[in-house]
Amino acid sequence: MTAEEPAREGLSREQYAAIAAFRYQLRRFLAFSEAAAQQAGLPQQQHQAMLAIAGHVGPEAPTVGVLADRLLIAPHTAAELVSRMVEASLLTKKRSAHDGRRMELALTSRAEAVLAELTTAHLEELRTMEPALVRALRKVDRSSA
Amino acid sequence: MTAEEPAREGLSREQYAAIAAFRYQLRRFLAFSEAAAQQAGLPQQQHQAMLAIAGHVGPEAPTVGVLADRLLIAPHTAAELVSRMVEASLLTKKRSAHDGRRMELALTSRAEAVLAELTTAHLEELRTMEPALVRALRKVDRSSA
DNA sequence: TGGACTATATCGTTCTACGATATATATCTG
DNA sequence: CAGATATATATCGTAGAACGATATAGTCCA
Repeated sequence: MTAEEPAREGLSREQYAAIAAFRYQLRRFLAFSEAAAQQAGLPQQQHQAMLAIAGHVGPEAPTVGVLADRLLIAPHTAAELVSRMVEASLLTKKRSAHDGRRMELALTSRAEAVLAELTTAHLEELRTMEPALVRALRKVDRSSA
Repeated sequence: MTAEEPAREGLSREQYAAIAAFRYQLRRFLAFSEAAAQQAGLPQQQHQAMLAIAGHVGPEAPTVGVLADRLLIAPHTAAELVSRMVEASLLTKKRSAHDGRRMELALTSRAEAVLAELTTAHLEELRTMEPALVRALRKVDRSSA
């Protein structure tokens, strides 16, 4: 088997290229987002936390555990993240009246202002990248049909 | 301004929810990918490097710099990544005959086997998540129209 | 051929997620 | 309603990987 043959257990070079291209598009979006957050003076994960809280739906206020669920991180990691954000005056933490274990989270007005700017930029960027992203994704599907 | 009002500088709660949902879908895919790589005994970034190399198009063999471009990392970070992967017998590094500065990269057969398995699983997963992902993305666009 | 540029490499640092563990509160069960 | 169990959050030490600063080797062109 020479190095140039595409006979990798039934997968074609096109399939690898398609998935690689999709991941590249994803990285480009994530890199844009990372850079935007940095420019606003935020680690990316803090931006995501703000977004998850602002985008939280339901009657109950979001808690540390909810944040962990939405960010797909361990609860104790979310606790640390929240702790850093309270320190940075981006979040307030209030013990729940109904369940003394829970800490209810809310954005400070400073955080809301920063998030609004970041979100505007993201909406713009997503509108721009959407076609390339969807096209790359569709190509992956077609290549594996 | 009470805490529950959605008057965040012109952005609606729906817009935040739409973007947050899209990012959640992205994270779910990335978490799947991370877990799959871990199960195969690879850090995620090594999987991405393998994919970028296998999916590389063009007549020239991929190099450390090409890898940095595709992974959106600094060249010296790519050099470190490659170094770890050569150590782990996933890559071979060969000085280019045409340009003595360049190091040409190739997957070992072990790497090709692992990548084929991972890619099969990813194609399957992407086929499953594609609708939710595209739907979330479209919803973002609609919300900002 | 000398100087500017490109490609890769090394070292020390930093950031953040994690595992292990701890504490407080809630809920369930008899 | 006491004790056992489960849930929610928090703390601490550790580790992986990316970065900045810097270094070295090779290429190219005036």
